[in-house]
Amino acid sequence: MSRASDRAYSHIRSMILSGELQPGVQIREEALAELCGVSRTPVRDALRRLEAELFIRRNESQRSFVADWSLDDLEEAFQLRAMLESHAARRAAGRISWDQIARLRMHNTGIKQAISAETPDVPRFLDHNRQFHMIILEAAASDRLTGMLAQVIEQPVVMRTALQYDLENLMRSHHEHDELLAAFDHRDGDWAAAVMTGHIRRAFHAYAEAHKKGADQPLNEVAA
Amino acid sequence: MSRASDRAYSHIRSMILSGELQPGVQIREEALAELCGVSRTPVRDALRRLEAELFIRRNESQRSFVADWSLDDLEEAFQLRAMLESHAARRAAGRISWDQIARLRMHNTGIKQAISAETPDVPRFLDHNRQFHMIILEAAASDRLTGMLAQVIEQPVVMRTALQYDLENLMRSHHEHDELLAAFDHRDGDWAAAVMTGHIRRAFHAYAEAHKKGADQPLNEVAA
DNA sequence: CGTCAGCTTATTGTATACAAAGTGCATTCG
DNA sequence: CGAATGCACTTTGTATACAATAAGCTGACG
Repeated sequence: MSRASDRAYSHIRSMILSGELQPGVQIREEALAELCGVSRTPVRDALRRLEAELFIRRNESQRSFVADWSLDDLEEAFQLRAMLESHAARRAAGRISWDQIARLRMHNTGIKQAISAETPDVPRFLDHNRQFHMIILEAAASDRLTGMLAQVIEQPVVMRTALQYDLENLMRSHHEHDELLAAFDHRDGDWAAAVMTGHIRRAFHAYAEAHKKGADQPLNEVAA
Repeated sequence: MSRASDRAYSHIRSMILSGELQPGVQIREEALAELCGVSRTPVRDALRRLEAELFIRRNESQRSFVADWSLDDLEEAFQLRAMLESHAARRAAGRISWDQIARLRMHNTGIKQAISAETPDVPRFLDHNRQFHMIILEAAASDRLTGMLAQVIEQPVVMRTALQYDLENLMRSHHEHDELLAAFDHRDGDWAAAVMTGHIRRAFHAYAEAHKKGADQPLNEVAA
């Protein structure tokens, strides 16, 4: 991560995720180069990567814009994610090691602690949650699958979904993870896939609900 | 397609697809630059794109290699393709226009003619087949889906699958397309998705069968 | 007034030179 | 003789200058 193009990549990416670069705004290579303290060359490199990951869109004359996702886009992304991630769970069930199961259990315990406090520790929840899903992906052992999921998971608004969970949803999420663990214990791919499908779909509806409530405000505000 | 990086992209891509660049061999930017008659800058651009599309892989020290797909990789790719393309068929069923259906019908007629001749016209079959699937993707109207499918469809060996079909398989493929058309006519997403799943899975088994027979020869030879 | 042509400016694309990092070989030391 | 280390060479990364192209603006003409 010390190469200039890597620094540019994470810098730009975090600017998009934080909302510092608003959806729809045009991006100029030179401006970013100055912001990142590098030349245009590594910035171009970073932009190509971000474009492949759908963080950035380019119009017909090659100008770049921060991707702007409609609610329809998001629903489609969640559908794909449910499909891909349940597939990952099925694969994982047949390959996961006891060590990986132990790590899953550990992170789900972390999640429980994070939401058991008087005021839920959402960042901690998010971190454990991310690790949990990552381990499943690791157990699924498919680079292609990993890459595709990155495209539908790491979108700005999607990443903030958990922030909009109320406590009940956080609890449900925790219990669904428990059920996934049970499915893995039994090496039952169908079960794991089914639980995962429901897990993702509930996440979408939780998001859509929160979105409806705060529809008049910009998403960033809602998320924060 | 007149920009140097675009020319480099299609040049390198076709060299990989044709087998001119064998799977596993290392790729040097400067060598490609000379081959394409451009400087390293657009070649680097092209390589990043090809890497995102999984035609090229890079090791930990940033050197590039033509992607080498194991049979396991291929089975995984077919699984993903079945999943994604049946999803596309379901979406398409709810959105497809009569004009698109007419075009589908036309291409399937073309397929019939291609395989009805004394010796099947495989290239023609392939072309109509590609167009057929493309129209469905177009009707599904999801950029994300289109991009993901490109990752699993356009792999060198996968593209050659049809070449290994015997006449019976070509016929079956034609009839499955007919069934898809019927599903679209009735705007029945579940039906379309189910047919598509079978369509792709049969393609995989046809491939695996052919692969088993000629397992001692390099894949390119078998395909040709 | 509107619109269209031509120019000016903003932005991206390409080439090239140089810097940095990795690889492999040869030499040396245990 | 084997392993480790340093050096030469190969390959990729970055900066910068310049070229090409698209966007916006201004002014003239209908």
